[in-house]
Amino acid sequence: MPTALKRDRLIEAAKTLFAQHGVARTTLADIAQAAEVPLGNVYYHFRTKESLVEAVIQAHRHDIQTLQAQCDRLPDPRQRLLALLAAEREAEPMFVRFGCPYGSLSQELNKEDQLLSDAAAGLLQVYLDWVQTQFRLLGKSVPEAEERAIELVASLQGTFLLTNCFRAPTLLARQLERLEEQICSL
Amino acid sequence: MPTALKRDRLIEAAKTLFAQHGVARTTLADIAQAAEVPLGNVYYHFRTKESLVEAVIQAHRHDIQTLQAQCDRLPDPRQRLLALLAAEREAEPMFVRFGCPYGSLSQELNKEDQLLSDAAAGLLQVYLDWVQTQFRLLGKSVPEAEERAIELVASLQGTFLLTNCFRAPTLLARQLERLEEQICSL
DNA sequence: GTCTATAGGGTGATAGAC
DNA sequence: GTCTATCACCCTATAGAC
Repeated sequence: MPTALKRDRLIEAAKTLFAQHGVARTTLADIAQAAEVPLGNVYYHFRTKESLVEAVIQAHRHDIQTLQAQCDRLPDPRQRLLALLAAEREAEPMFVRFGCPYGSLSQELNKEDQLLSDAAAGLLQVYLDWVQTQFRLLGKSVPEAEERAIELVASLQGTFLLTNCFRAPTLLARQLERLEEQICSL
Repeated sequence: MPTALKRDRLIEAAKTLFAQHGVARTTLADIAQAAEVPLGNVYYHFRTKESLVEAVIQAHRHDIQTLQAQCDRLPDPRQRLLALLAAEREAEPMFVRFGCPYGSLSQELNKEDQLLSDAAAGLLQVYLDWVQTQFRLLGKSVPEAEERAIELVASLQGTFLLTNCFRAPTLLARQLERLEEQICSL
């Protein structure tokens, strides 16, 4: 098997386990086992656990940008925002059981060293910037677009937290509906 | 020194350290040192680390209820909600550096065992219930009060996350202003 | 390049003196 | 009741055979 594939499998396994149990409580042995790679082999691909976390963050960033690129294929910024929310809706079971992976990582890594804090914050920044761009394209001024984007993303992240805490899929559904209505009435 | 005081000091130290570094990364040695109590002595007061976490959650719950009781002394539900937001505003440096302690605990413990998940979720539930009660007193129907409460608390929690991630006190200030305006215009 | 075995350090928890 | 000393375990990381 190509060595690059093993690397990808390790990242994918880490992404899942970090989201499910948090970074601190996930051991390299867990990750190696899930990826069906011997433990010692992990260190051939990643120097430290921290560098694996970085790779996971980058993979998440790629996921976000791929989703945004898909939304960008729609002509209207309003439709793009609705497509983003529709994608969140499809991930409902994940939000109920484990919360938002980006929010979880950001929250946890903000309590560790600066380097990983910044990397994780970059995830939410990418998310936020794209939303802000859509509001700009809808004719909002820069400061108003920024405020609307923060408002929307904060609502989303808080909703994901409550959805997870209370294991409440209907809470998620209702909040998404409300946000969709807000976007339509712009 | 009374033994109950040492117990309280341990809980207080744990509360601070959990909020700053997360539960998983805080060791009992850290807590004992911060509370100026010998390490072995911790186990006289708490059987396990988990039981100490439970005690910390209960202390947080007490804090929330104390704050809500203070707000309840105001006659108007609108003023009470504004007083709650004013209290959040005063804790700005904490939100910037460490985020919301309740949100952090809920997020982290939701990835551990069921017992602590439920206890942490109870924190946000207490917060949410009180907000919902205020909306009821403002004449909203039960389902509408519930929706408004979720909307407000989700916005708050998401705002705390973004404030912490981006180390952005102005983001917090602007979002609190916006939420205050929403409450005033009810 | 790949894997086994293990070192080295730290953590939760306990035993037992005082 | 209080504290010291220490156990037993687990985790990251490395050494070295193949």
